[in-house]
Amino acid sequence: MEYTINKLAQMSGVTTRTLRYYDQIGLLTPARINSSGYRIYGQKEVDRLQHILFYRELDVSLEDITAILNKPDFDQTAALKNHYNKLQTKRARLDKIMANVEKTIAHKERGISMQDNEKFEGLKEKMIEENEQKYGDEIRKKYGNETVDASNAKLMGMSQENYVAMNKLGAEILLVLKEAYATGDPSSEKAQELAAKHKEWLMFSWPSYSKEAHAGLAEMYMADERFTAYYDKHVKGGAQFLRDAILIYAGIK
Amino acid sequence: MEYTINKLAQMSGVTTRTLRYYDQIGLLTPARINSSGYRIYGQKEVDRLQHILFYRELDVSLEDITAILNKPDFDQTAALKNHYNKLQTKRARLDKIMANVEKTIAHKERGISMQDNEKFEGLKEKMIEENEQKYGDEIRKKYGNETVDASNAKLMGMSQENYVAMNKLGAEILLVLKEAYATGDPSSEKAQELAAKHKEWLMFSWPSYSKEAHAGLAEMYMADERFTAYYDKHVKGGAQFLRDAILIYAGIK
DNA sequence: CTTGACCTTTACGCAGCGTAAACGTTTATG
DNA sequence: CATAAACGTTTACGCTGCGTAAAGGTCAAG
Repeated sequence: MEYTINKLAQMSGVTTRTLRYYDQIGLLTPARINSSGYRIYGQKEVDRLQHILFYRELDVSLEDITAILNKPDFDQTAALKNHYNKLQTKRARLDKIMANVEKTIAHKERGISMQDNEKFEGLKEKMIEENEQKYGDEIRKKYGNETVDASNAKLMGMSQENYVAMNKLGAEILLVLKEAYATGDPSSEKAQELAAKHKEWLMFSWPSYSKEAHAGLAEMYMADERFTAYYDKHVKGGAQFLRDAILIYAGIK
Repeated sequence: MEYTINKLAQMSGVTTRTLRYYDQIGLLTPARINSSGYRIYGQKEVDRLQHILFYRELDVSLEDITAILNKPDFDQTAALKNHYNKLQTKRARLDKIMANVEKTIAHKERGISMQDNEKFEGLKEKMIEENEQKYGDEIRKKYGNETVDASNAKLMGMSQENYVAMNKLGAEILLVLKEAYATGDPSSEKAQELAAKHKEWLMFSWPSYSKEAHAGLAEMYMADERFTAYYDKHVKGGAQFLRDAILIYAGIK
């Protein structure tokens, strides 16, 4: 049995363009070309096309199909396994993306004032990203994944008012830090007010409060020069003073 | 703060080509162009790029991103939901594909001699396909879906030895048919040997044997000119003779 | 003044075809 | 038997989202 390009196309459900393309890339060449230049396909080509379409269904690239069909069976199996791994990766990525889209939708649906929202979103996202990038590993090690994820979720779900309030409190802390530092005593009233405010600030993003976690964070402040730089920039020796105040506030040491 | 294209690229982790492309398609145009023709980006552009990359992470097309970023928030939510649906479809497709790849691997792993295997595979697949296409409906009507599916499964799982044996037996049947036909008697010893061999042949692909099914198939042979053509090609009147022999063998009539 | 780092535009390439356009061949019909 | 319709051919641009030259202008440093 011999088939012209249209017949084969109809039989197999592909377009003639596809067949010509497969010819062009050498994936499926006709059995012969007749005197008018027509492509003539035979049974062998029909069979090969079946295989091509089979692999194509599996999302294998035409290049890989070409390679596969020219190799013995065990190589085909290996190729399929390889391909399966790729598919797994792809699906894992898809899953992650979908989870993110879900989160974003949920987050957008909760009312957040439209106006100026774009910037706000950007800020929050950037904040979480930066947090995650800089301290993610350390914090995760120390407090576990759930704590961190919950923290991020809380941040993402935060209303704009809260966000503004949080930033305001952050600025306030710096002011109080200055005053408290002037007393020179981490157990002074001002210093304890400082620690209390810091706790409040923390609770904007932390899912729950515990003295241990608070104290742990305070220790981290000192171990991490990025933190010390931040506080010391405003008040020389501020980071250490803040830590001491928190440790006392938390009842540790 | 103003950024040249390279600065922005480094900040955001994309290439300058990407930024130029985004400019080209109008997704992210620079704040201004300086006297030397350089692209200069400002804070607004940085923010917008953040958003672009965010959506890009979610696998949204650049065209859609352009549209989304020019619309108010509730439209963005709708767009995201729409996008989510697309992702779901994509994942469902992926799952199906993966299941198929798995099946194919499992199927290939069951020992099938490497050599000449491609043809073998092709044959089996084609056989089932053809069977299904030609007789699927009729057989399904007559014996139910389970019988047919089981038959196909048995065929697909068949070892090459069995397949070869089956073909050999098929050829043998034609020979015996000739001899038996010469006796002129469907109840003759040779004719009953013929029917017995046909039963054996049948059992290669049928999940279980029953006299009724066998007799039914024999009747179908006569009703279907494709069958009669096949047997008559080798022995004139062979199809009818085979049917009669089977009917007697099966104890019908 | 030159070197090198940085900027520009233009344009081809990738996968897998869809979709003309412009033209030759075969088959059906008036 | 002429002509139209159906079928065949090649060539080539288009789609996405950039990567990767190529060919050239601009700017700060040595």
